[in-house]
Amino acid sequence: MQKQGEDILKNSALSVTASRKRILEIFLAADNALAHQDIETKCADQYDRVTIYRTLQTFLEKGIIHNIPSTDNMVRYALCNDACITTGHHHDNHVHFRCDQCGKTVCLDDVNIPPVNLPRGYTMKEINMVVNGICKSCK
Amino acid sequence: MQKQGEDILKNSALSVTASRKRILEIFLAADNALAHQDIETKCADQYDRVTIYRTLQTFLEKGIIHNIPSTDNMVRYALCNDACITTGHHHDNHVHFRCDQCGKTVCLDDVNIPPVNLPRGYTMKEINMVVNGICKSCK
DNA sequence: AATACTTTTGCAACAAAGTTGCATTCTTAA
DNA sequence: TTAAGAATGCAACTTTGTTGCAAAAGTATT
Repeated sequence: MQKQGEDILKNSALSVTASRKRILEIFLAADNALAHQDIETKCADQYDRVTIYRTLQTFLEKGIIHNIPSTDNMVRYALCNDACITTGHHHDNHVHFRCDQCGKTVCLDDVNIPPVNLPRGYTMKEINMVVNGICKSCK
Repeated sequence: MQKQGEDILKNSALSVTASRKRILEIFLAADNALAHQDIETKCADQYDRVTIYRTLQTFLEKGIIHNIPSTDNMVRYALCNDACITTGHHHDNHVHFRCDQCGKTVCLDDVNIPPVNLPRGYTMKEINMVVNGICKSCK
């Protein structure tokens, strides 16, 4: 379990550094998506703000995490599931849920995004679905 | 046509001011969703930055515009269609499309968001769907 | 049309978020 | 173990968003 983070980094051909391992641990321990700020409050004393920005950027590029759009100017990040990581090319197909009560954003891995028909001339590369409401914990 | 902006303001019980009319005009003239920044570059010389923030906030609350989530920390806004405005309570049901080439975000008013089944215990209040790809102009 | 009242605006000051360049430190691979 | 390359921390800066308050503009009433 300890080594899970290291494995992820090695699989993505990234050097294994303390900050990267720590940030991965934070994601592995989290049950919800995290904004930059969430990560900062958890380890700003250990690592520089800039390092966190750059690490998240790197993880995104490598497909280790994916980002979840929002209407509140707070992009959140979550670990990609295995399929996601191994294929390298990222293609999220699950719905994201944001609870209006507790504010947590979670990946509903079991809920697939239904197919959509775009008008003629439009080509789809990526699709994102975010649902707001009340989660099962707050209900 | 000139008066369209005024009508919208009056229907929403808002006082008619120059900046509000101007910002509405910008939206009416735009064929795509606008970020705060877009609006600022179009009229920062005439109106204060703070006024633009507050105006967008007011328009959102009154349901004149709706916001479109994004993964780039740039929430965009678009005019609501008539149904939206008249019902007062906002409920967007169309898909948004962001073109990777030209960067424009548009409302696909004719494409409805397909129904989704959430797991037990989750209640849906709002739903957002954003598709990325190549738009018909860039194709 | 003038008034009193309310709302909106602009300014200033600030807080928070994000970026960049560069010197230092850490990783990796030979 | 060491040389080369990559990542980090720091400092300085830019951009984005917020708040309080006085001045200006809008609204409703007479």
